[in-house]
Amino acid sequence: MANQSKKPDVTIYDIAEALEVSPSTVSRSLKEHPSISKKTIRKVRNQAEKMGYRSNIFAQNLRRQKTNIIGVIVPRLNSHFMSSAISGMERVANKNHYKIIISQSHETASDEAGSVEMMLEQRVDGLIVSLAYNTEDMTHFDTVIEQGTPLIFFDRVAELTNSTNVVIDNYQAAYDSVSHLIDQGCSRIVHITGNTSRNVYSGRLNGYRQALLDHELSFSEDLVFINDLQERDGQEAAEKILQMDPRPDAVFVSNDVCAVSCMTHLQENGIRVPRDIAIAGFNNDPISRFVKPKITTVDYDGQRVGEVVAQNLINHLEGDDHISITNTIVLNSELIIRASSQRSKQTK
Amino acid sequence: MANQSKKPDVTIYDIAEALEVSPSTVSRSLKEHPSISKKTIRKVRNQAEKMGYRSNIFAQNLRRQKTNIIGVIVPRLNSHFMSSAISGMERVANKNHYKIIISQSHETASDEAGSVEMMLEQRVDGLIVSLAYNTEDMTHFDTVIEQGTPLIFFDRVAELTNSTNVVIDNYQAAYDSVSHLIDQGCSRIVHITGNTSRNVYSGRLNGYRQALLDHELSFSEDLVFINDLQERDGQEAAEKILQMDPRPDAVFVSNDVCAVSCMTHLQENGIRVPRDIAIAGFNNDPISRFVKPKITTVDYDGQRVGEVVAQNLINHLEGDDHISITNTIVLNSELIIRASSQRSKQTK
DNA sequence: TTGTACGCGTTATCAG
DNA sequence: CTGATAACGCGTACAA
Repeated sequence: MANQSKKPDVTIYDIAEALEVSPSTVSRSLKEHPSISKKTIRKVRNQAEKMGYRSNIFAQNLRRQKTNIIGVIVPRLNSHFMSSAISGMERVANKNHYKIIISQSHETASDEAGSVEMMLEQRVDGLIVSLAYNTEDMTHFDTVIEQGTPLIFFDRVAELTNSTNVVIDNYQAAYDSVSHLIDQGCSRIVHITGNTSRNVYSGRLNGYRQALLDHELSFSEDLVFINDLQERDGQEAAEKILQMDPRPDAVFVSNDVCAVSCMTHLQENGIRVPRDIAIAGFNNDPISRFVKPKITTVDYDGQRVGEVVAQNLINHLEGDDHISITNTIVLNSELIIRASSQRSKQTK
Repeated sequence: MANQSKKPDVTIYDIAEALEVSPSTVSRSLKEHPSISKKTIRKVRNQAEKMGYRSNIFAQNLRRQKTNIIGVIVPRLNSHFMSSAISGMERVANKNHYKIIISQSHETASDEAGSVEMMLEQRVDGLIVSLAYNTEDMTHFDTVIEQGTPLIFFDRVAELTNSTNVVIDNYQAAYDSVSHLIDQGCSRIVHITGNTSRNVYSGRLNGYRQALLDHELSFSEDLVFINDLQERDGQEAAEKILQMDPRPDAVFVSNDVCAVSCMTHLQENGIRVPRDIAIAGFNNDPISRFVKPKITTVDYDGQRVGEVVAQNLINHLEGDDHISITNTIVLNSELIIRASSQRSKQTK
């Protein structure tokens, strides 16, 4: 039946009554307050156990003005990077007795604003955010800041005062990838990436451009494809590439799913990888290791990012450190060279 | 600085004072109670807006004995199936003004028990669980049931009274897969699967066995590999297969990641797929489409499972239906035949 | 239509 | 070492 009623909860008053002591004594015993005798503590705990007592967390929250809940807002959950990041956060949070409450912005600014509002209503102790694809206006974070709720961005970050960013050096990672491709003899390199309002994509685009310039190759807008980096976008990009003349000899893609999809489609049309076109992706998604050839990528460890973000926020909340909340933390990322980009040197 | 203080929150008392009305009037106005004049309602809402009022959710929870929070406990977050399932739950929950709080059991029974305890402390309105790999003892769910908190399992379910299960027909799915392999001329079929204490794996094992028997092939324990279905397990299984004599001519694996890893390793050792060995996986993970050959699999749509689970729980919570909580919901799954198992018929 | 007063379960303060 | 009491912010019976 739908309307089975919940059992009424046991409170500290019930325990107090059963033991003929005061509620305060019970409260203190339960948290091992130093000024309570071991004997009383034991007695109370036993009774609590016996009666199936469970502390009421709202009442606690109400009194302490703290929830031990961390809010997490991400564009979408089901990418390898994001689910790993969340896994990392959950791990650290759990270890520190924090809970995690999750919301997706579905890559849209309006849902993101709604999620922020919801998180504030939940009175989360802190907020972790990775921005939606098209968020331009950042005013929905104003209340968070004004209100004094610590705010940390990761991956797709905002440049706000009073918030911390956790990122990798996207510029350098892209620079290294593209330089590697050039080293392999590639000179006409397509770059597939996302909305350049997002730091991650603008950073990579800049790295791409600078690597070209530093190697005396010219930069052309025509070789830069901006899309959503989804599976279908990789296919469409492949179509475009097949029709280009002269044909590019390398593709540097901002994520592995799109890179793999693009590569597969090229191969289905007779292109040999890496001989005709070399491929490099981004993220070190497991998928990059299972395709043939395996694709060169940038190791961007979501689990670790998540752990660092969560630990940082918690340190801040616990006042364990004196690090300002206005800060940027840059994690390492590493170029992983695999077969998709390795070929015998050619004369240019 | 770490100790920047949060702004004190605006309460209904503050609004009441500013407007010179009583707190109850404010409370009622805010929720459009019918017995309040439109004028007052407008006045109050404006003032609330102006003062940046935000209802205190603990106080509400404390009064209403309800949190609008759904607890979700899963073995791990970072598999495609799980993150999709959670994405689906989040979507439905959000639409119905529920929040989702997530915890991982990391595939161990003890963490699972801890998570359950944590969820009860949070006073979640309902609990969604997919069991850890090795959970045998189910007593940590007793309190949940006694307490009257609705409990729904999905994928890896428990056979408890007073809880709902959302599953697919694992037996039938496996039966169909294996029958297909047999149709393709395979007769010596290895099955790689997980702990058969879990319904999903025992169901698939039974389907595998029955398909063999129904096609007059013998069942042998030697062809069944039980492991954790991770990437490395696929490799190890491949090693074993390479050393078997006579060599199997097909492998039916209980998940795609393991299937792909096994196939790749076989290929690296000169086995041709599907000619020498046919492969079938499970889940329709994106990875199954990107490898070569693409692998035959069972479409098991995590997003949809998540949506159904969450919707069901919410219906129950809202009393919108009269469906008993003791129930099993079986969703469709579909065999997807791809190149990894398709070969010209051979004489047996 | 609005106001009063109390309780939800805890914890902190102050007194003994 | 222990007890009484007052909040925390909101909702709701009951009164007016």
